[in-house]
Formats: sequence, C-alpha cells, structure tokens
Amino acid sequence: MTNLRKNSRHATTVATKDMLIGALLRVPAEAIHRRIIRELNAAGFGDLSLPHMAIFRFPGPDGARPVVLAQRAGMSKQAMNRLLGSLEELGYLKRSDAPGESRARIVRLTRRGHAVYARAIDILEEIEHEWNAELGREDFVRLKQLLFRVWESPLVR
Amino acid sequence: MTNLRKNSRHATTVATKDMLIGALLRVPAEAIHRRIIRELNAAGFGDLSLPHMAIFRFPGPDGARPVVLAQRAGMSKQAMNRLLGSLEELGYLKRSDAPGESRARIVRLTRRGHAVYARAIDILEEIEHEWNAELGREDFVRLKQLLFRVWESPLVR
DNA sequence: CATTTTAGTAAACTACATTTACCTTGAGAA
DNA sequence: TTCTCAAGGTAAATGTAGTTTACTAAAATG
Repeated sequence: MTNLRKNSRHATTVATKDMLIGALLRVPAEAIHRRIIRELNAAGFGDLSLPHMAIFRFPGPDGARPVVLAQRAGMSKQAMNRLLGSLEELGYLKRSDAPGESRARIVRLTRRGHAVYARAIDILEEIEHEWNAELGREDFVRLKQLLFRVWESPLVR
Repeated sequence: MTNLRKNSRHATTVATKDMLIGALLRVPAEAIHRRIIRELNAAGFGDLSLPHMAIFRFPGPDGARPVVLAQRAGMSKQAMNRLLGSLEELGYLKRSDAPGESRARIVRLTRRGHAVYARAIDILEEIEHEWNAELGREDFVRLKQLLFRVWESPLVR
C-alpha cells in the first residue's frame, strides 16, 4: 500500500492508477458548472435555473436556431422550446422569424441576455486564472492544448 | 481571420483561444457519460437509467453509506434513497444494517451490481485505449497527470 | 403536383428531485 | 441519569423538467 494517496473526498485511500479519465474529467467539469450557476445567481441573475444553463453554453445561443440549440444540448426540440420560452419571459432573449426561411426562427439575446453570457465568461476566466496559479502557466496551457486536441478529434463525436 | 479553425459541430468557425476550460472539460465528459450509459444498456443492463449512474460513479457504492453516496452525487439523501430503492428492486444492490451503528445502513452490490461496475470500468478502459491511440501514449499520460493534479488541488472543492 | 421531411409548437404524461415531516439512534449537556 | 439535539434513514407531497404524442406549416423531393 505504498503508492496510495490520501483523498479527503472519500473515506478510502485512492491510487492514481485507479482514476480513470471519466472521473478525472467529470469532477472538475461539475465543480465549474456548479460555481458558474452559483455566481450567476449571486450576480443579479437569481431567476436563472440550472436547466437554463444548457442554453448559454459555448458558443451561446445568439443567432442560432432552436433546433440547433436542442441538439447542442442533447435534448428534444420541444424541451428546448420550453426553455427558450421561459428565458424569453424572463427577458433574456427573444425569438423572431428568420429572414429567408419563413418556417425557421432565430434566437436573439437581449441586452440582459448578453450580460449573462459576458458574466459567465468572466467567471470562467477567473477560474482559468486560479488554475493557472495552481498548475503554473506552462502546464495549464499544456492542459488546455491537450483538451483542445481531444475536442478537435473524432473521440468526442 | 487567419487563426480560426473549422469546426464541424457548429456552423461558425471557432478559435482555440475562445475555448474556455469549462467547455473543454464538459464536452468530452458528457460524451463519455453518454457512451457508458449506451453501452451498459446494450450489454444486458437495459433497466439502468441515466440517474442510476450517479450511484456507480467512482469509487462505486459498495460498502458505502447512503448519506455519503448522496453528498458524493450532490443530491439530497431522500433522492439518493429513492435511487437506491430502485436499484435494490432491480437486483443491483441491497441495503443492510451496518454492524456497530444500529441507525446506519450499508450498501452492498449484488453479483449483478458488481458486474455493472466491472463493465463500466471495461468501457472506460476501452475509451482510454482510444484516447491513447489518438493523442499518443506520452501526451495521454500527461493529460491524465495534469487532470489528477487538478483533482488533488483545492480547485475542485 | 403529390409525398416526404423538417422546424416549430402545444398538451399529456412521466420521471425525478426538493421540500416537508417523522422516527430512531447516538452524543453531549445539564 | 435524563434531557436535548444532531444525524441517518425513510416516506409522502410537491414542483420542475423532460420525453412522448400530436399537430401545423413550409421546404425539399419525386
């Protein structure tokens, strides 16, 4: 038991080799997700709920069509449409007819909607700054580059 | 617009610098999550639903107490208890009284429950194999090590 | 011009999580 | 000891959010 490391999150000891890529990605991803919601709620956007976040995910909903947002979020277009309706009521966006295709609609962020998106990016950049300080600039850049290579690859299709 | 890269997932072009750590972690984490559920369902565990997965997450439920599983999954103990009840009905685990503390209970995986967990690990290792092939062994190990440093750090608390 | 596919919408249904509430046990204070 | 309170577990009610089913209109296809 010499190569085991202490872990404050669980009662047991956990070895590096036991950590598979699933947990290694999921844990920080969820931590970031929770933090963004929490800070957004604290920053004057208290009427935003967790499912709303699916819409503001990179690269954001502005100019997109509902169907595209639905598949981006991995949900049905009906569910997405409800979310969009909710956000429209709350004044974060509006849906208007798309010029050209008369059956299609297009999502446009309002000023308040843009403010949310900008704030989310601010929070993310603050998080990146912290990671930078913890890992060191060189390793943090390396981490992002490696993740970007994954993102580009067929692995995540 | 010279440093922009094409992206098949979105209709727009996306630059590396625009990708923040949130999306870089979330996208592959979700892809892995979906794949595990899909392959588990196809591997004879069709009665497992998405929320059930919260229980089988690393390091697994065997020997743990419900309350610990609840905080690990970030949900209320009541919600966790329902999930456990559901999985117990399906024959994946059983809850028995913990020896010593008579108010506490302890979760034990059944043979079938252990089979699910083992299968999930197999799938993850298959995924790691693919990532290994795509990134190269050296870079893949580097990625895991960097993520493990994040996992150890106060960043994800 | 007829058929099929796609975008959008709405209602019914279902799943699942939180809230509220209660029981029991263990720990600590009085 | 005895009282009080915190913690683990459980259950029912409530609320939210998702899929399913169903429909309309427009574009694409033949």
